[in-house]
Amino acid sequence: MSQTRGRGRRADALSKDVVVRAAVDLLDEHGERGFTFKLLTERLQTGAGAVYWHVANKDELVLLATDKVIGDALAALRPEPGADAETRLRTLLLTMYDALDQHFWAAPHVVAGSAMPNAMLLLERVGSLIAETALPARRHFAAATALFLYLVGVTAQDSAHAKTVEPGVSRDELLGQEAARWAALDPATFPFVTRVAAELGDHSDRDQFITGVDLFLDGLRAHG
Amino acid sequence: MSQTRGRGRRADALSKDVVVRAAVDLLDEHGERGFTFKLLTERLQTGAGAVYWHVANKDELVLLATDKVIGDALAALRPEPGADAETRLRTLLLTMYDALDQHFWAAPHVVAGSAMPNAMLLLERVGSLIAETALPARRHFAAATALFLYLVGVTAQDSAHAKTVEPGVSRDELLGQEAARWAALDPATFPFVTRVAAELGDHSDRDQFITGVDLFLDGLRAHG
DNA sequence: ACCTGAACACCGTTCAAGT
DNA sequence: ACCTGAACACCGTTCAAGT
Repeated sequence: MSQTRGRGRRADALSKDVVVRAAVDLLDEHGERGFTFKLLTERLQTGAGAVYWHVANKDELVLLATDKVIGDALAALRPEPGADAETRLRTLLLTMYDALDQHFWAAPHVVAGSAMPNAMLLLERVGSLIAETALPARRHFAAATALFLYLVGVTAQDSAHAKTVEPGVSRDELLGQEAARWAALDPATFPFVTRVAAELGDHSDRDQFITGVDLFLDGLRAHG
Repeated sequence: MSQTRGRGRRADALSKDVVVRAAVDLLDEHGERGFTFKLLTERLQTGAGAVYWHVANKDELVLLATDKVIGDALAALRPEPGADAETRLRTLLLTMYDALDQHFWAAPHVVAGSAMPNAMLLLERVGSLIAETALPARRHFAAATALFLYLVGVTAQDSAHAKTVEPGVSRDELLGQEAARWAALDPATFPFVTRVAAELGDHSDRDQFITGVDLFLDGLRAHG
């Protein structure tokens, strides 16, 4: 994998890809806040200047790392022969949900723009599958971007939650505490929230995400 | 408004609310990146320690500022006598969309948790309106949170776009450039994106948001 | 072309001291 | 209780110098 081209170069030559891969790992380990150039140069056994030779700055590096996460998830997707468009759309969205859930720092940076080729490819897939639907063509753009935004928005929200979790406290514990706080609110001003507080306790973000997608797909079908 | 209690105190006494208000203004002016304690203490004519007396740290301050934005938008809402639940739901969501669009730094920080009382109140309103719908009660929780997440997610995405805009370049210009880049992609690998590129050029984020909401509401009705 | 590492400017936070 | 402002630790970025 590591090629030694040139003489004064290090044996395991640095490259944009090596830098980005290290960034993804460190972001996974320390989050966006804890991800520093100090950590990065230590892991890569190099100086700050070396990193800046391969990427413009930290912002670009995080962007590249985000796009890589999406690219890897897309590459891992297995085809589903015989499945209809809606089924494949659900699989695609769930796969991306899991990837963005795992790399919890990434979602807020996902933008469907030419600066992120893999995010672009993701929008393309969503759009193609929407186009296979019975939905009239003039609604394809709005439907595809809405679903794309829903995916990214929900995962970004979930990751905001994940950031709050202190080490030592489990996610379920925290949800339980929050549910208790909801239940303890004044039912006069919070009739709805107090009523559904219990559902928050034993709810799964992932299931909730699918439910939202299904409601959306129902809406599309109703437009048939 | 400004009370002089105590002797050694400044005439225009600091308070949590004054600090948060100044934070909102500075965040509007400089974005989250440009918002520093140096700027804040200059505007408030005080030292860093004074701010830390009223808020725990910068994170809490941004959170308080975010919740204030939501609170102000909720307070500005006018009742719509005679309108049905769906209409009022759309009004509510659009009002919040506009508020989060104006304060472009806020959306990524919105979380429906007890730490953000006004965000909590927003979820309550969404949920109450959903509950007025014909939707069966067991779906209320999922539907309300999905809509809430869609609102926050979309506005967070839009704000990510807004951050990219360099001063001097208008938003329409930038959209046009991006649309051109979409159109220039290889139609073989990007059949969908190249096809809808033109729609990106003359699309409105706000209209697209409503379209998404409507598709969602259609889904709810289909479940009747 | 690619890498090193010291130097710079800046930023969030703390804290001893004041009223 | 509330405020001041200097001091500290840290961080992203630059750059002259090396191969």
